Amino acid sequence: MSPARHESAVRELRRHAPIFAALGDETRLKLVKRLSGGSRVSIARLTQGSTLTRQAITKHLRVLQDAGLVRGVRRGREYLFGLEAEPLDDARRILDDISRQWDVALARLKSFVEG
Amino acid sequence: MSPARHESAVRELRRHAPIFAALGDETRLKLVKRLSGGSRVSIARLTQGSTLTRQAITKHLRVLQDAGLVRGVRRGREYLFGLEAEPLDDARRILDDISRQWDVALARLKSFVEG
DNA sequence: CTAATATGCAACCAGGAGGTTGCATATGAC
DNA sequence: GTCATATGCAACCTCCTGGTTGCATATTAG
Repeated sequence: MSPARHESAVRELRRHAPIFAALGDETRLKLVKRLSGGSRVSIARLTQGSTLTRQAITKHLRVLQDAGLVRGVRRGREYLFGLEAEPLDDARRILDDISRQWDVALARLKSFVEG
Repeated sequence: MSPARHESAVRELRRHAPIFAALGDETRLKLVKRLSGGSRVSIARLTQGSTLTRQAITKHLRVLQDAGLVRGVRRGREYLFGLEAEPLDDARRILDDISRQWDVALARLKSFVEG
C-alpha cells in the first residue's frame, strides 16, 4: 500500500468517525431506522410516541443532518426529514474494510499454524 | 411484522448504539483499524506515533473493550489488545438492514411513480 | 380575524467525554 | 539488587451532550 493510499485512509477515518458518532445514540438510531422506511416525516410526528421533548428530537435531527445522514426540507409550517443513503453506505464500507482485513489476518494465521 | 419482532428490533438498537458510539471517535476508529491487522498490541506500542498520552489511549481502549470491540489479555507486564469481530459484524448487520429497508422503499416509490 | 399547530431560538443545567498530570506498583532486563 | 519499562489509579480540568423550559414566530384551519 502506497503512502498516498495510507494518508487517504486516515483522512477517510477522520471523515467517517462523525457518522458513527451520530449513529451512536439509541434515539438517533431509532430515528434513522424509522426514516429508512422511505417517508419524509415532520418533527412533530417524529416526536409522537417518544418520551422526549420536541426540542430534544430536533437537536438529534440536527446532529443527524450535520453528519449527512438525514436531510430536512421545509413544507409549509412543517419541516420534513428524510434519510440520505450515502453516508450510511460510507459507514458500511468502512466496516466491510475492517472486517475484510481481519478475515485476511485470520486466514494468514490459520495457514501459518496449519502449514 | 409481529409486535414481538418489533420489540426485539428496539432491543437490538439499544444493544447496538454503544458499538457505534465506540466507533464514533477518530482515535478509536484508528485503533480498531490498526488492530484489524490481526496482531495483539500493547498499550505502549499503541501509544507510539500518537500525539496523545498513554492514559488517553488506555481510556479509549477501555471504551472499546466495554463495547466488546476489543479484548485485552495480560502478558507479563504488558497488556495486549486484540480485535473482536462479533460486534463489528453486528454493526454491519444493522447498517445492512437499514440500507435494505431504504432500497425497498425506493423501489416501491419508483414502481408507484412509473405506474 | 382568531385560534391552534409546527417550528425556532436562547438560556440553563447535570453529567459524561476526552484529556492531562502525578504517583504507585508490578515485571523484566542486566 | 537495581533500574528501566508497562501499566493502574485518582484527581482534576474543560468542553460537549442530552435534556429541559419559556417565549417568539410562522403558517394553516375554522
